[in-house]
Amino acid sequence: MQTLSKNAPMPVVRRLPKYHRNLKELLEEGITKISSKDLSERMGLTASQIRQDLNYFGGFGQQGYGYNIEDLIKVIEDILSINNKYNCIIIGAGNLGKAISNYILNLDGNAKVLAMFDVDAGKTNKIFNDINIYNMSELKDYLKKNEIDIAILAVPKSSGVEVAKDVINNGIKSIWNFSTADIAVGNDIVIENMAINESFYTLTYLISENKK
Amino acid sequence: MQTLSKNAPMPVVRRLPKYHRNLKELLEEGITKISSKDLSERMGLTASQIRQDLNYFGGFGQQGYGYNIEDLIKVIEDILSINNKYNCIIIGAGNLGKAISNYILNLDGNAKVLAMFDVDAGKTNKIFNDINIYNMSELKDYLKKNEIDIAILAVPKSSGVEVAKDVINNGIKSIWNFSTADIAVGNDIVIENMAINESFYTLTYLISENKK
DNA sequence: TTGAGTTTGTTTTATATTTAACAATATCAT
DNA sequence: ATGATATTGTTAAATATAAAACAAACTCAA
Repeated sequence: MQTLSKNAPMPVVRRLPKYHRNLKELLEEGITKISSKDLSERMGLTASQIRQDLNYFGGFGQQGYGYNIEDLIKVIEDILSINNKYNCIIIGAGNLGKAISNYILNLDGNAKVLAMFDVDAGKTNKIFNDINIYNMSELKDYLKKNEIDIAILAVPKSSGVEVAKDVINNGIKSIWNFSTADIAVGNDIVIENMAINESFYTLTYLISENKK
Repeated sequence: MQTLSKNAPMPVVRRLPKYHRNLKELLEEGITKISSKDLSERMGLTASQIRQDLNYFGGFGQQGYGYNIEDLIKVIEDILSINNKYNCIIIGAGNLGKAISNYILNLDGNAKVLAMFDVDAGKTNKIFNDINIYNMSELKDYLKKNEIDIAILAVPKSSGVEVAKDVINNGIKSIWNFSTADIAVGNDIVIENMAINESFYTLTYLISENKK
């Protein structure tokens, strides 16, 4: 059973977490196997799409039977590298940074926030979720002394680009960007944008379309 | 100059906010016109895509000249209905709810949070950003007495589905969902998901691919 | 053990999206 | 005013994604 990506399209990759979530729920309901047809009805997709999505990574099902849920969960976790350990820092210790810290705490323990940073002296030198909040001036030194996998940006738009440059210059290879800044990165850096702007304006568009 | 949608594809719609943001920045830089070629270089797209995207809604440029930035901004705002007034409530007054409240405050004033709700008595009967935080038990009555356009869900996954049902049953037609719950809605309801899970696991996937 | 019924993996077809090409038309320097 | 240059809107081609179709292979009840 190989799970080597044959260069799967991004739309497929972005569906995998949804499969994962639904399969976990099924397992909790005590169900041990499922066909692409049943899963498709539950998730509002076509069975064909599910089979084809999974087949970008390998053949994990069995004719006449379907997919073993427990196995498939493990396969997907493997593909997405969910079970690796990720050391994170959060830049920005406002409500957004704290909300993200909570989110990661509720994950299954594979990702961990090791430090938070802020420019605001009123927020620094405190502890949140057992995490130290440092001043931004300490960032460079911190990154030298600690191996950090992911820098999470929870800063205002105005400082987004600058902070991104900062962390990249100090060795960060992956950014989860919650700021509304447009951040351009080189080819060796991975960035994932939460795009709250795009989301809100898409909603307002859909609302106006819905009224027609 | 008409801006009636010829049923534009969603990928096009989701690019419009990005055009909008870049055009606003250009205007701030004192630039008044731009060609699809120059804009494409700035945004990392193809000029062809920009021209075709815009042409789903109308012909806003001029041969040999390009696009008038100020006009184009207005057109996009019109398409996305950015300048309509949106009355919002936020369900969940934790860090996430507060972060969203801040985000909306930083918008240009067209969206407004009129109330927040929480189940936690420790959070209710307080004021944040001049907004009252009510107990969830008051939600139904509040929605009866106030015209709310958008319900923003900033609740834990466990209560996401239930809260969504609640607001829909009380007349809400549009939901901006920040919870990690999978929410199924009828055809007359608009929902936009922030999909934080999908985003994080896509990031971990990209990180592992980046290392290959 | 058999065979009707299931369900996969994969191929084929259809649809959606992006890119390229280019005629039509405007600009702008002279 | 003119024409070389720029740039659009739009059509055509290419690519990417999704759906349908189906042979192969398994399950499971009798």
